[in-house]
Amino acid sequence: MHDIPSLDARSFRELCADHGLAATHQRQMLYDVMRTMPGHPSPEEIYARLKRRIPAISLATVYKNIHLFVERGVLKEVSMHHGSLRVEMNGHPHHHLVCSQCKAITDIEEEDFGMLPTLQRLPGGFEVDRYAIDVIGICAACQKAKSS
Amino acid sequence: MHDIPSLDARSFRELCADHGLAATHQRQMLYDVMRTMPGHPSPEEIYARLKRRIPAISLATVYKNIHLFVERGVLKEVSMHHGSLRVEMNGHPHHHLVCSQCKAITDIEEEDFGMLPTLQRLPGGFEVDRYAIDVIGICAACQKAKSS
DNA sequence: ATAGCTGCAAATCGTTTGCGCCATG
DNA sequence: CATGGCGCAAACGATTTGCAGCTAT
Repeated sequence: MHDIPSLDARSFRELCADHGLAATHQRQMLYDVMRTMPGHPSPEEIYARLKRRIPAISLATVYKNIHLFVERGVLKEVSMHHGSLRVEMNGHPHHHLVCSQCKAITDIEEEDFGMLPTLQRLPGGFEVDRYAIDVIGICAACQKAKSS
Repeated sequence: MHDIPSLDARSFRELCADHGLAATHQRQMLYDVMRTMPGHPSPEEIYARLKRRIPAISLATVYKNIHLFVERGVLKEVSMHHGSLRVEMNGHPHHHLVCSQCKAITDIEEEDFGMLPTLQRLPGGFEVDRYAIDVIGICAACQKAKSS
């Protein structure tokens, strides 16, 4: 129930220990597959690749472990906006405050930023339309809830 | 098949005309409900509220019209990250380039920004953890595809 | 030993689609 | 009166859950 080293098994074992996770074969392979896939693959894409190493693996295991890794701080989500469709009517330039606990979104006017980002170098041929800034943190309500 | 003014019917009619849309009762009520709901409600939440005004309305109509409004530029989506779950391992501080056409995500290192945003005022009690900047535009590949 | 993990299949959630009828331009 | 919009129900894709057996600590 082990072989295909390819990633330092010792350090993976430590990583799991540090985060209170059992160092299972499927977790190591999942981690390794994610480490070596370029870009930001979807769970399905990760699953497809992983299946080549562990044919019996289940998609549910992939989801469960990705979430576990996120909860334990091994990975982070690319975006806080992954649930359902949200739109806005607010016409003037603004950005968002996002609560990482309850996912609530609040608008912040662009004037409330003292400074706006400016990109120096960017990958050839990308034509910038606009910037969207998410200020991520914990909202007042969730802090209150936590300290109870 | 009309009454409950509550929003200036005349200006809604113009809005629709400007965007090449038929000014239907359900569209006006949808628009009005979205205008008057605080925050960034989900389609389901909008539907629930709308149902109080038009009991026979269907959720499919809500979705169809929200998409139509977005396509025609009446509304915009809060985030480009609405598909499936994406995570990252990239440990050092970075942000994202997002193609609004093909939705591809590319990392940009934080050093590639000449200037980072700084928030002056923020709603009481929000504890900031980090900033996530999305640079939205059209990637090289999609531009090439467009000009073909 | 035992708490935690796995694979499977079924369930669920958010969203989309096909279609016959109806309202708007 | 012709198009486009509506409501309905079925279809779908992504994700979650319950459970019985297996595994890491």
